[in-house]
Amino acid sequence: MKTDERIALAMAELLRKQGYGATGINQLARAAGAPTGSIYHHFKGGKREVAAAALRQTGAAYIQLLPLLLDAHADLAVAIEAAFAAAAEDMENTGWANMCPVGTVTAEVADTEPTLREVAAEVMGTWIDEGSRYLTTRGLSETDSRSVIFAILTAIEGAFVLARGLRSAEPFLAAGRSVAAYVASLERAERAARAAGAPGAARARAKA
Amino acid sequence: MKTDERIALAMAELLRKQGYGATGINQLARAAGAPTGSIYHHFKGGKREVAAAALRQTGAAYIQLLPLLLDAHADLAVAIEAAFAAAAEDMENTGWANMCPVGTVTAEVADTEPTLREVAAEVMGTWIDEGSRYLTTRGLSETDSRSVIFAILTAIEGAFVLARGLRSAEPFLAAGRSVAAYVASLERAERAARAAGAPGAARARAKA
DNA sequence: GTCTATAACAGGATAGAC
DNA sequence: GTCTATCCTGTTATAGAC
Repeated sequence: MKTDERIALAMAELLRKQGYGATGINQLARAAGAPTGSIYHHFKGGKREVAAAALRQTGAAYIQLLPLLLDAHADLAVAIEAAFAAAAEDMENTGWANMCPVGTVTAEVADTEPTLREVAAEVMGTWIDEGSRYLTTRGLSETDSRSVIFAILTAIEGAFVLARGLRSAEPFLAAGRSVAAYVASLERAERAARAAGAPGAARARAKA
Repeated sequence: MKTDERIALAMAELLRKQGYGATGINQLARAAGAPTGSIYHHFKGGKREVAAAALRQTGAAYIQLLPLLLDAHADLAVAIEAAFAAAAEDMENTGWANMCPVGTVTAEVADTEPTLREVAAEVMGTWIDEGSRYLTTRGLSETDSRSVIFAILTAIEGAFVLARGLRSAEPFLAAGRSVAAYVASLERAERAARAAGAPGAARARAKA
């Protein structure tokens, strides 16, 4: 593996465990098995630029998990609940280390590091775009898909925070149940609209 | 206002905007209108102890908002969706500054500051206890109440992160819709169980 | 209790030999 | 491209006058 890739990867690992402020250049150098100077050789912008690369890299990797996890079940609601349970298990197995550097860093430096905030926004944007595109392939309308991907992302990021603080899987399990129920209610509404009304139109909004 | 209260309050304000690592003692002293030495006079434990006090203080204040906001509507699902919309508006008006130091600090230092993590867990614990107790007064069963308060808290904390990164109210609005739909589906299930089965028992679980 | 000055140290970043 | 030594600025924390 190339040196710059090793550095960015090590940064991602440190970011998700410690956040941006607590991660030092020397610690990063040790973790990446490279001397301090090499970091500045590969990343002229220093710590900030390494962090940006790490966010982009892990952001791209994470969104690929969505179809991978959700394709496992034919019923979308069931698939979502299972995915949250899987995330909970993963997190418990890693000692409640956070699994999403993007969320951690965003919360931490959104008001103090403008460029990192922009990188985070860019990453989140791709999550929303690719995620909602996937959800339409699972039968949701476009507006519902956008709503649901936001529901999933907010629930996951929030579950990370609660689970990390409480050292408990319960936030993930509850959040998964909640989002799954939301999706089930949307599917019910869309089915009802298709059965009752004009074909190809989802005019009746989910109210009950 | 007493000096130590001013210091803790200023710390809470800085924590929610900047996080723990980026907040320095000198900056805190300036913000609180007190010299550096006074901080150590009132908080022997230094920065860490001030942060702990700030988390406890704001944590207690925040959970009081829940009944205040949700009592506004007779329909619980409607109340929840409205509360998320209100939070979105508040956040937009403050320039997307985070509104929850507990979440920010937890994500940031859960693995590096054990005592602060414990304080955060304690605060979240009171949120869950008091929140679920309130929800039972709104007619939810005890197990459903616990599920719903987790759903609300994870959705809110996650929405903070996404909204802060994207500088958009959409995460809050979508998260609110999702949790509201979840609550509506639970209420529907409990009503059906009461109508069909034994009185006072919610044996039928929400499946559809 | 309030404030100032400073100690003791760690941080990010750089220069320049190899 | 790799590594070492070092600069400079910031930090937390303290000592001690008022």
